[in-house]
Amino acid sequence: MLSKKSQYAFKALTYLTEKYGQGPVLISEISKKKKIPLKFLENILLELKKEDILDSKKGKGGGYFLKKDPAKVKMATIIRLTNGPIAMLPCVSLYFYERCKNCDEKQCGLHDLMIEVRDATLQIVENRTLKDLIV
Amino acid sequence: MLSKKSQYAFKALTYLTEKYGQGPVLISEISKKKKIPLKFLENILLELKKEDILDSKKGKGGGYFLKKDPAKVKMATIIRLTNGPIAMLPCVSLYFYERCKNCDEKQCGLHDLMIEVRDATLQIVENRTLKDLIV
DNA sequence: TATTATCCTACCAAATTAGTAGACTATTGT
DNA sequence: ACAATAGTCTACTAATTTGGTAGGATAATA
Repeated sequence: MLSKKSQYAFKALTYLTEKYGQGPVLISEISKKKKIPLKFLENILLELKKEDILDSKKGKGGGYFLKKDPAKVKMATIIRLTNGPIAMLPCVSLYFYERCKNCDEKQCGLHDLMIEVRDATLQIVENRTLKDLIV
Repeated sequence: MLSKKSQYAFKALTYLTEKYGQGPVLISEISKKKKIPLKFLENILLELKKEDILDSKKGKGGGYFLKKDPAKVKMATIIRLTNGPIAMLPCVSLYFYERCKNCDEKQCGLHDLMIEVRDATLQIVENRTLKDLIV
């Protein structure tokens, strides 16, 4: 399951996608409209800025906005940044790989099955973007 | 990601699948062969017994064994019992559904996408069984 | 009735998650 | 220049989940 942080991130990004091209949006506005705790949201947006997804402006007329065209931001990227691995096991993760101890990957049935699951998921989330979140 | 508990469960079930039809297997044997902390494994196996996946015998010659043919035990069932929801959001979970607050499911792009992901995963884990774990 | 082995209740420590506090810094309008 | 605005940053805290452990109770067998 996606963490609250990740779910909040998606809500905020959806809002910013709707407002794309209309200038900066206040954290407080996103917080109110999407019912996300203000200070928690601050942290999340700041992190997404550091990860190059968002950009911001300070002072009057400031706020947050998407750094790139929402059609160019993959769902997979956001899941990884806000929630971590997409795969169900460390030993089948592409971006967070860890070898499993006491288990030969070459002859582990679970390994093979979890690769299948991973790929089925990636097929979707690598081919959808923020743009696909708005109706 | 699957929890340690869930990963241990799969290792133990793989072992019991290999030994299927050969009588009870000691917890201590599974623990040693699969390198799983003994007392933790006890809890896991006991839970799987209560969930009707395993059965056991006490006393000399006792141990644990699969209650049903491994070809009849779906991967999806084990994931749900040992790790919880398969879906990425409570509002798209079939077995652990929770309505999301402040969000109309009818017009939530994330909702629709997460249903797709869920179904792609289910397509695999509902159609594979413990039998498919052995080489 | 001793031995074997699971069953059960309860506990514990570490890690993660979810959220808060408050001071600091940069920008803008007057 | 300076007040107001709005993001930045460090640090903390509380609650929950995870990953175990301890030790006695119970049941089956020999």
